[in-house]
Amino acid sequence: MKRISQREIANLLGVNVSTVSRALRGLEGVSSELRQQILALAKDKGYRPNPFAVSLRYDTTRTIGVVVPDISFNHFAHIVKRIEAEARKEGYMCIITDSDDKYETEKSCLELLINMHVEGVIICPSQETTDFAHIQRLRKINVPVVLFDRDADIDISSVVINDADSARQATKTLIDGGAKRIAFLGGPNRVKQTIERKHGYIEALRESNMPIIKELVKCNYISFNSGLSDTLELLDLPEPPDAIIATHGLLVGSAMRAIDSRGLRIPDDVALIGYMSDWVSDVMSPRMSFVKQNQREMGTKAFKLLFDQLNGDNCVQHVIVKARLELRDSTK
Amino acid sequence: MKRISQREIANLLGVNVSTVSRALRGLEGVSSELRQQILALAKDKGYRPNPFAVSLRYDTTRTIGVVVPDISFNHFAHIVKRIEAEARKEGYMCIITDSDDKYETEKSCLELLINMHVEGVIICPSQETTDFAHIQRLRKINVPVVLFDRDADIDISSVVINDADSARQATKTLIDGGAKRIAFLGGPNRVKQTIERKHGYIEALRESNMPIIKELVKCNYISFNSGLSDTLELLDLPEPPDAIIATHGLLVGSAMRAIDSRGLRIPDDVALIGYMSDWVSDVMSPRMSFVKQNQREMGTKAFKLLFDQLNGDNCVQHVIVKARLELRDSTK
DNA sequence: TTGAAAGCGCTACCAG
DNA sequence: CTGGTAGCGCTTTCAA
Repeated sequence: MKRISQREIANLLGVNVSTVSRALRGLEGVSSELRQQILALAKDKGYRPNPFAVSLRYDTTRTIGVVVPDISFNHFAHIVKRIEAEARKEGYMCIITDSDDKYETEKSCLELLINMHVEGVIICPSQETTDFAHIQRLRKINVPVVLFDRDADIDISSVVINDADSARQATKTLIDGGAKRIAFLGGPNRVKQTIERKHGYIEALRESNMPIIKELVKCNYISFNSGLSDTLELLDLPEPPDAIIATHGLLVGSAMRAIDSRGLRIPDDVALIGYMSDWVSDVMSPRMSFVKQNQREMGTKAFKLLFDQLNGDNCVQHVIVKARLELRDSTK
Repeated sequence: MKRISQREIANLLGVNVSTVSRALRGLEGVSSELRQQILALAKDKGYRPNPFAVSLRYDTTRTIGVVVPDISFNHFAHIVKRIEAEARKEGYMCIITDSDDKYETEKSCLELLINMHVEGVIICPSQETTDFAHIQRLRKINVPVVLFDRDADIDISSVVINDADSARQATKTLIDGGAKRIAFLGGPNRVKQTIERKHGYIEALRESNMPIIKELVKCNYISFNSGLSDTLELLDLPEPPDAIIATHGLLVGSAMRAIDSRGLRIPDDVALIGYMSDWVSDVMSPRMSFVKQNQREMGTKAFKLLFDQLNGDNCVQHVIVKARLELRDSTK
């Protein structure tokens, strides 16, 4: 029960491959009688074109690569789901790779994708990545690239949310709720996304003439555990914060857990707001106030930017998807 | 800046392609001097083998397909992440497709994967799927298949958890906590997984000589909304349940939300236990007692089963990954 | 309307 | 140790 090729069909019918090829693709130059025979036989034998032969011929693979820091993280999973759906709609398959948020793994993912001759790459750099040469190299060999979620200062199309402004708004909410000492729980300083969000936080403080207190700013590796210990450190300060903004879902969760473990209450003792998925907020108690990111749109836009490039539009575009505040019960 | 081929290298050096091929693959029969030259030039020009030429030659693609109901669902994302990592370790790339938990989409995903000539498929059928002919057809054309998470009564290798027994244990926990009227919130009855888990639930009731109350069993489409309305219906019964077992993360979340919205308390008014991810339980209040599924192991085993088949081991295996109870604060 | 042949990049086999 | 060549499945061009 092997797959059947055009040549085999041709032999079975005693005609030439090229005739079969024409018939199968609905081109001119085959008598409708013969065409029927060929089509019938092809269907009967379950003929499928061999995409590798086609790729070899045309140097086109109808395949794109996706590199994501952690597919098991809800935020990314939603974006990837969308990218995959949009790509499939246009007849592209996605090769999804997971960099585990590590620079070296990310490089090897790209390596593999290049070897697979993907036609383009959509990537969110790892939180370790500071050198983007491996990504820029793609452009040099004419592979279109789009960055998503985490931008970088390189000349490549990207889709991100309004990081600074959303953080500014979130911080402002805490201020409006009466917070006096607001802590910032973010990712590593090398990540532009962190810098932007911290910018927004500082901007909000400035606008309200509030001091920027260094010891209330924690920028470390993004993980549940580091979020936990950072928050505990904050709570153990002589003058602990009365509000926290956390820039990642994991950090929101760990902050909440830490606050809880100290017997403090949200939002009365410590208010909390952060960047996270809505369905998680839905099951938390209290329900978290959060920055709602439109992952569907990010995914759609990311693919669109790539698709444009695949179709020859080479201008670099930076798309910003507006995030909006969703206020629930963890802020006053 | 195009990719360079072996032929081009050969021409540049004035030697034959076959020599270049041998040198590049480290085979015997090339003077080390010439080999150095070839390797150096290849490196300099950034030579990459064209996988499509290789595939065409060997009829092997080093690619496997994955079909998942919903990648944005945490449980699946974790499994997929593991499958991808294991596959990459063995030099396989994954084409991940998302069926949206729909039968028709699932069929078209498989269609595309077959067209891509993936060497094998790892699939979790959609909750709509009752006819498995499209999956069995893969075996007929010699494409190895492995089912995961949701098994079916077909002769195909699979990895699932101990569905019945874990549900039995979870129900027993509720009984031990003093529950008298335990509701079962599950997926559609056509899904074997649901049947198994319901089996375990009923078994536990029987063992404790408790009646099986029909109106306390809700088996509908798995979604947050249907879980919400089902739970509300349960709570509105003349004799509402004092405990609920929910067989999916979404259902646990929606049950919790419903209980909360009626002003009832967990676990005092209604105890709750379910199948979910640990980090979500960590941020819920109260922290959920749950059936902990080892997604890492499921992913690893799923790939291993496929890998065995890819290497010619054709016997059908059914692997059961043991889930275990993790008791926290939503049960007594 | 149909057939023959070349070529995409690579490997394998047989010559020299 | 190196070169020549056929062929994987398909498309394309040219010839019949």
